[in-house]
This record gives sequence, structure tokens and C-alpha cells, in this order.
Amino acid sequence: MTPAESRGTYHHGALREELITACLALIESEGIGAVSLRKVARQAGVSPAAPYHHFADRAALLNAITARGYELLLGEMRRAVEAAASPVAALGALIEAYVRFAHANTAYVRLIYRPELTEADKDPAIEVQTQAGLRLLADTVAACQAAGAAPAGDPAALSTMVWSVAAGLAMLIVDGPLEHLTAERGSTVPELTGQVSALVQTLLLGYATSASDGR
Amino acid sequence: MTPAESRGTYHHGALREELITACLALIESEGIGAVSLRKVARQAGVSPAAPYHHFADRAALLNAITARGYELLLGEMRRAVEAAASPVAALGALIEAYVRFAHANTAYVRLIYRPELTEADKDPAIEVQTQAGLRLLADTVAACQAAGAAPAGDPAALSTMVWSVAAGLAMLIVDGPLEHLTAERGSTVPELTGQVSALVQTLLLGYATSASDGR
DNA sequence: TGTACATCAGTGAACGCGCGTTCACTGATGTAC
DNA sequence: TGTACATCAGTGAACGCGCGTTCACTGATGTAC
Repeated sequence: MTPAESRGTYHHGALREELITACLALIESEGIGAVSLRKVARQAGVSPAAPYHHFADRAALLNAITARGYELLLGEMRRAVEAAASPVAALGALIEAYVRFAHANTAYVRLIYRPELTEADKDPAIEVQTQAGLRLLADTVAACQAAGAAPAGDPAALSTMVWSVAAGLAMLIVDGPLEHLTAERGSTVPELTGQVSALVQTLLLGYATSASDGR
Repeated sequence: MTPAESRGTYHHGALREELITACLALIESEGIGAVSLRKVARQAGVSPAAPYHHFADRAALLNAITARGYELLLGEMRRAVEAAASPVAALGALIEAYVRFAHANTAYVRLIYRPELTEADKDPAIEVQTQAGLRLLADTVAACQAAGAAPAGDPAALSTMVWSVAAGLAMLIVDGPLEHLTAERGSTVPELTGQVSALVQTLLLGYATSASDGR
């Protein structure tokens, strides 16, 4: 049975979307190392040449997925910050939103963490998303400083720390051994994520307390 | 000119070592996406079949490099902890050692961060190293708790936070945009690393201060 | 409403390529006597 | 010290494979009249 036969119609209708879905499914089921345009086409039930009507080449497909991943992630982060009751809570919420997204969307994140597969630096859509993400982080950190809940002066250290915690935790979950380790300890990834976020907030609040005493 | 001719002798003498070196050089110069056994052999000035006298297959070579990477990294971490003046300083030193190693040895770390290329979970030597690393971290965190410089109870949150900061910062430097961003701001990676480590220590000490006041 | 025709989005065969790995081989080295 | 021979560590040709991409094609869809 040819692809068209199994599909029931010659034209697909929404192939672009389905290629993205198929690629994510492939990453999820066979791992990031298994990604190829031919496999994606096969998974979508379409001939190897079909994707070229929707994407210039392999990198273009992977770029499009990466851009969407960033877009979804940024949406989660924005929502998390808006819902937070204080600047410090917002910083914690940022971490939790990032890691929760990664845990629920491992395929997106695995792709994002493989810059050799994409041309993210040449894609303006991706560039815009990462800039917006960094601005959101910087604003939140600045709000913490304004509230006295972070050392004044150069905000780079705290920004970088928070970014690193979120990205590192996500990586350890998505590509590393943390999911397995957590399960061994009878815990879960969301629980651990919450604990780490809470710890960061506790430490910042502890700093604010000790600093306001003039020590 | 055949490989043997350019080398001047038929036997190489230390091919195993040179394959490792060549692979690291390849990752450094062409990126992790360019790694193939044939290229490594070419870089080492040897025929494509030669590596099979030293490694069972491609994964075995990459595993050996990964194991060595972990070994070197663990050595740095141990030295850093031993030289530290206090448990909190040791935790900071752990972060700095990890990130400094990553920055100075990007090829090792890029490989370590691509689990799809290795079979790290099946390699006992690698398993031993990661277990030892986790134990070193857990011991240092426990010492902080004993010193009242970290919330008592489950140490998992602080361990995970520190691990995430180190791994995340390393990733952002080695595979991500942080090196570039830092340079734009007129700073350097070692400087930023020091700042992040200092911030973590400041926050822990601030916590200790506020906690000892019974707040 | 029906027809001609342009355009769109598929097909499937083919291309050249680099890859991992195997094989029979051979030159160099080490050892026994 | 010299020689026979086993072993080691290379060579280079070959294999089959899956890949990204191109091409001429064709079926389906949409539009003008």
C-alpha cells in the first residue's frame, strides 16, 4: 500500500503540521539520535520528497520545531511570572515553568539542546524568542533587587544562576539520569522541581532578611 | 602518500591514545556533529580499519573518552573540595571546578552531554565515576547542613540545585550562547562563573545568618 | 453548472555520499632456541 | 648472535546501508469564463 492509499487521499491536507508532530514523536520514541528527514516522512506516511514542499531542507524543519518550542516555553514562563505574588515568587515560578515544560515536552527540549542539528543562530524567529526570554528573566531579577531580595549591583550573577538552574535541571531530567534517580528515591520530578524552586526562594528571602539587618 | 609513509613507520606505537586525542580535536574544531570513526582515523593519520584493533566499535571509543572526561572532572572537583576552607566554600568550589573544567575542555563536555552517542549507562567505569561525583556532592551538602548553612532535612533540593547550576552553566557555555553573551558585556566566563559561585555562597551564608536568629 | 487550465502538493525512482564495519593481507616486533 | 616463527597492529578494498536531496511526473484542487 502506498502512502496515498493508506491515507485515503492523494493530498495530505496538513502535512506541514504533521511533519512537526511526527518529528517530535520520533524524538520521543527513538531518541534524538534517530532523527532523519526520511524517517519523519515515513512516520507521517508520506514519500521522502514530500517534506520539501514545506521545508527548504532538514535544518528548516528542525528550526521550525525549535522556534515553536521556544514559543511555547516562553508562553509558560510569562504566565508563571504574571501569576506570581512577589518578585521572588516570580523567580521561583520561572524555574518551575521552565522545568515543567521540559519534563512535559522532552522532545522539544532535546532538540533545543542540540544546536548542531539546527541553525538557531541564523533564524530570526528563534533569536526573538530567546531575547524575549532573557528580558523576562532580567526584569524579574531587577524586581527582586528592587525589593531588596537580591544583592544590588550587577544582576548578571543572579540571572545566570537562575538560568543555569532551570536549564541544568531540565537537561538532567531530559537527557540525564535525574528522572531515574528521583524515582529510585521514591520521589517525582515535579516534586523535586518544586523543592529546588522553593530552596532558591528560601535562600533569597534569607538573604533579604540578613541584609536588612545590615550584616 | 599513504598514512604509514607520512608517519614514517608502519606501526603507530600509541594509536589508542592518539585516536582519543584526534577525536577531541575533531569535536573542538568541527563540532560534535562531525564526529565519525572514519574522520577520527583520518585525523590520526591511519586507515579506517585501524581503530578496530583498539576499540570494539565507535561507541567504545566514545565511551572511553567519556570515562576519561569524568575521571579528569572528578579529580578537579576533589581537589577543589579539599582546598576549601569551609563547607559552603567547598560547595562554591565544586561549582567553579565543574564549570572551569567544562570551559577548558569543551570537547569532553560536549561528548558527555550527548548520551545518544555513547552507552554510558552500560559502562561500569563511567557508572563508578558518576556515583563518586554524586557522593562527593552529597557529602559536601551534608557538611553544609551540619554547619547550619543549609536547610536541614532532605538534602536532595540543595544537591540538585548545585548540580543543576554547575551542569547548566557548563552547558550554556559549551553548547549555548553564554560565552558570546558574556563577551558582549565585556566580561569573561571565568569571571561570571566566580560571580555565580560567590552568589550561591552568599545566599547560603545569608540563610545561615537569618536561620540562626530563629526566623 | 460545466469546462479549460493553472497551480499546488503529492509520488517514486534515482543520484552521490559518507558512514560503520569486515576481510584477507602484510609489515614490524618480540620470543624461543 | 642468528634464525624461525608467532603475534601484533597496521593496510586498503569492499560490503551494505541510510541519508539528504533532486527530478520528472501526476493526481487533486481552485479559478476564470
